[in-house]
Amino acid sequence: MKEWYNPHEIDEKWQRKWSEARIFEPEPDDREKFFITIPYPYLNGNLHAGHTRTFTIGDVIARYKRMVGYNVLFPMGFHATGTPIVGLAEQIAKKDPETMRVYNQLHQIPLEVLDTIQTPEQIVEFFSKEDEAAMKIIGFSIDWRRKFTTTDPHYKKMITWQFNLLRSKNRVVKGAHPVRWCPHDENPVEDHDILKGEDATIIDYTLIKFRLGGDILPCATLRPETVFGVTNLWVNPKILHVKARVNDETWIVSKEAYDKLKFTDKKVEFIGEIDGEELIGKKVTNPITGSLVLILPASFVSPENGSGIVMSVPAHAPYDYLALRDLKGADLSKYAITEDVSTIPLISLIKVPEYGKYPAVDAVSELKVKDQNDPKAEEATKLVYRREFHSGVLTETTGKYAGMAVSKIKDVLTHDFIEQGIADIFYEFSEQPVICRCGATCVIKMVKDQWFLNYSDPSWKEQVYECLGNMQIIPPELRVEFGNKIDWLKDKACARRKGLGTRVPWDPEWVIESLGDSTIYMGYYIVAKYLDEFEPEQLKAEFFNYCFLGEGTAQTTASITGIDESTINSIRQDFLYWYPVDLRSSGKDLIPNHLLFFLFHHVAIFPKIHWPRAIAINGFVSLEGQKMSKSKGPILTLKSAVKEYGADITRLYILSTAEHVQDADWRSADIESTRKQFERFYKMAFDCPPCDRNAGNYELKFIDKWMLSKLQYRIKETTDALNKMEIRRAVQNAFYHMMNDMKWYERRGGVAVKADIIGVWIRLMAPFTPHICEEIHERSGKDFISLDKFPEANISLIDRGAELAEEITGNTLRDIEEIIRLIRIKPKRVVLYTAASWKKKVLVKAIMMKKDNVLDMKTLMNALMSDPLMRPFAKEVPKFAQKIITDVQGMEKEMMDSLTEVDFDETKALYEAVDFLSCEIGCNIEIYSADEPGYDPQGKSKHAVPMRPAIFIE
RNA sequence: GCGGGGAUAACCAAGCGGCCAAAGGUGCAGGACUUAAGAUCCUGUCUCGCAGGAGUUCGUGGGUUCAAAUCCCAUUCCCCGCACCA
Repeated sequence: MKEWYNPHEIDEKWQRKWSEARIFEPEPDDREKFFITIPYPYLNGNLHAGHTRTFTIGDVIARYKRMVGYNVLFPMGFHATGTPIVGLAEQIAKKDPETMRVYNQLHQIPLEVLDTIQTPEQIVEFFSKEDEAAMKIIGFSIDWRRKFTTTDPHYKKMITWQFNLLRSKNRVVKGAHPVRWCPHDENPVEDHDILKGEDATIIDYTLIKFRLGGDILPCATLRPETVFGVTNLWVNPKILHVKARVNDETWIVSKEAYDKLKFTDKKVEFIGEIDGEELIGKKVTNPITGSLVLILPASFVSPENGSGIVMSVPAHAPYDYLALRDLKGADLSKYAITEDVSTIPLISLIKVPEYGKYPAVDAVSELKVKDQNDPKAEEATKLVYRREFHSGVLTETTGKYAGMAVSKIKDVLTHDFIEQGIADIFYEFSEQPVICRCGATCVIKMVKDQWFLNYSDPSWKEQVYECLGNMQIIPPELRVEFGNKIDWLKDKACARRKGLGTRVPWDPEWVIESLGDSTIYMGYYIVAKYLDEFEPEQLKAEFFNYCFLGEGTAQTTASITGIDESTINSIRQDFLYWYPVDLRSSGKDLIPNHLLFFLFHHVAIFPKIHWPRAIAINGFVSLEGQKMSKSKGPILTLKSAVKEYGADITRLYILSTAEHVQDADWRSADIESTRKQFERFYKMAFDCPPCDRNAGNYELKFIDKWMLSKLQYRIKETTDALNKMEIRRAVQNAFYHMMNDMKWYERRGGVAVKADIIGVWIRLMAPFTPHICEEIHERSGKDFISLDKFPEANISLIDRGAELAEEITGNTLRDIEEIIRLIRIKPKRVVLYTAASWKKKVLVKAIMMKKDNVLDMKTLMNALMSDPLMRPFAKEVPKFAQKIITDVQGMEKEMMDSLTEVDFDETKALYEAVDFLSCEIGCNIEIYSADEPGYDPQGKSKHAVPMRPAIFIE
């Protein structure tokens, strides 16, 4: 160990030693195992501060578990499947200026190196090396024998097996799904392809098929239940409509709607045009209720929205009510309408507490909406919708659906209506228009014959809920979020046309989508160690069936695959030992996708004993308050951080700045101060080599006992925090609080137990900053600290008397200083008076009563005054007792215990600290008990209370 | 809109019924050390106070309680996700 801290030298030395000694390459043994995984990084760039946080948290847990006696497996792989790497290769190959800038400046890759990575394969190769190197220089305790990349042929064999298996379990089905589509490019558009309308989502309307003779007038609605309250339809007389053949029906819709229909999975054929005017006055049949309703004119009907034909539900839709009211007295004779439309009766179908029978009417009068063109009409609509959705219940008007909550009805009705052939689904953007980069307006297209994972299957979800119920979620607040997301998850397309990956085994034109192929790979880490013992082709289904699921026997598997039977046996044994995953630790962005799929696939494939046990989540990292961006900057790479500060400081800092899901902010001013603190730690250890003597063997002062006692608390807190994965709290205790304790100890002149403390302290710190701890530990001549035992709190070293002594010393010092500051004199003489012994009795009595829950003034006084020894102080007792009662009411339990259970002599404690105090204050200090005050010219001694001596200064 | 998280002193960030004027850090100010700078150490940092005290604070407005930063209700604002993309 050198006098000055040189992180790089130390880092490199210990990383080399760990690697040479292969201490992080575990094999099954008789210890309990702990299998921790972190989602492998995607290989389209260098690891950055965000990875640094997530991965370091994982490494701390791995190291901690190892030190408390587990056999820890912490493996790592690389993710390469999907489209981004292919896209990146194209950009680099054509030297796209923006890409070159980002990768050269932000990812810090020299231009000449960029020249050598122009194909996806080269990129994968390059970044997997870079990432591995980065994880090594920061000292992660990873078993590198098990690394792999998701494009490896062996890995693909596992994916093939997985998907065949899922298909055989009916978890992969064929279907169609709507995508944002550019008609010009004839391609689906992704977020970054969109010029305008990025926030638009795809909304599914229910299309209700009203009948007009042999034709169909479809009305799009988000509230299919309102079909029970339809009084008429609305058509805008000014817009052009189209009659078209849709599958085997004839539909009439707006021209715009017709254009959209052409992109759906329906067969659409143009028949002719129809003016809106022509439709008005006709009567259509409500397909659900069978009633005949009139088509009326309305200006608010937009051809852009839905089908361009609107069903009118005036009882619940303000627009409909207003439009109907606006027609009052209007001359509709040109549409051959003779009846008085204002007498059309409203039909109520939802009961909601906030409103009467006709919520739309109430809302319109509440907001004083003038007519259908009044902007407040929109507001009224939203209000009614929100209230009805949340607290509305269907009435008898809806027949068998009566009594159901509005919020639950949509899917039920849509499903029922479609089954009856009277409804359909129509997709629409939530915002319009959506414009592609090429300038064309996007539409929604149904992609047909797509392969789906049917995550929406209730029986599948049921199993996932069960799995979640038995898992630990860290932090626990997020459990509800997981539940919500499981509920929300729909079927997911799992095959793509483009990108790297494994082909769909039964339909090789498709590539398995990259989130689906990274769901159960944790099991593959176990196989990955054996890769040089067989060829990819040998990894037949039987291999995985046996090794992962225990189906068949090693012998048959060996004969089918041609792999050595002993190898197969080892893999199966390894699997049984290591699986399941004990902890998966990840950033919060992966909750609604990867982590969810991780659970779904596990429950689908593995028996319950191999379902995951815990998931931990952490937040993001920003830089100086700015959000990091891989593609725009700012970005801080792991490599550059370690280069600047060394592994340990980088680790300590990234861990200490935020807890759990909180986002961390990387600030250079703060990490600089971490560096200083850390150098202080190094120096402290350098000046006083660690040792492990038995602390009880020699005479200890209060301050030594205090330090030992404090250490036990720090150990306890650190351990507790680590068990809950509250890493920040763990670091606070293991490092910062320990540092402050040590500073106080040194200031108080403590030396006796310093070396012992450091010996323990470095073990407490080893999971966080392993390199420096190894370096310090080396002086004790023992083996790796990484394999040493994590400290355990020794209850017998907790010394409440010593703590009280330090507390009174600290309090007294602070009080003296405050008085000096206030009266602004240079003290020549300070006299302390500890509280009279009768006061201590009052306090103890009060605490006892508090513990028995009988503390009040009257009972306390009775008890006190029955004691003859109290009599002499009868005059002072009541006032003091009053004060003590308030103090005791707010006292924490530990303090009460200490004060009543510990035989503590204040005067003795102060005597032991007297040199320290007089040195701090700069004058002589005398100590008396208020029982025999000695020198007390101002009668201060009577102010003394327990734990708070009276002070006289002159 | 839906769902999740959040709002604490100059800043970051703990606390989540009594120990709270509120941990820790940063910044700032003063002091010690030093020829000086740096580093280090100490002290202070809501307001008032020439004896260790008092007063007003934890987004905003109500409420529960002997007691609220902490619990309940309402409200405002901020961040994230809402998919076929890793």
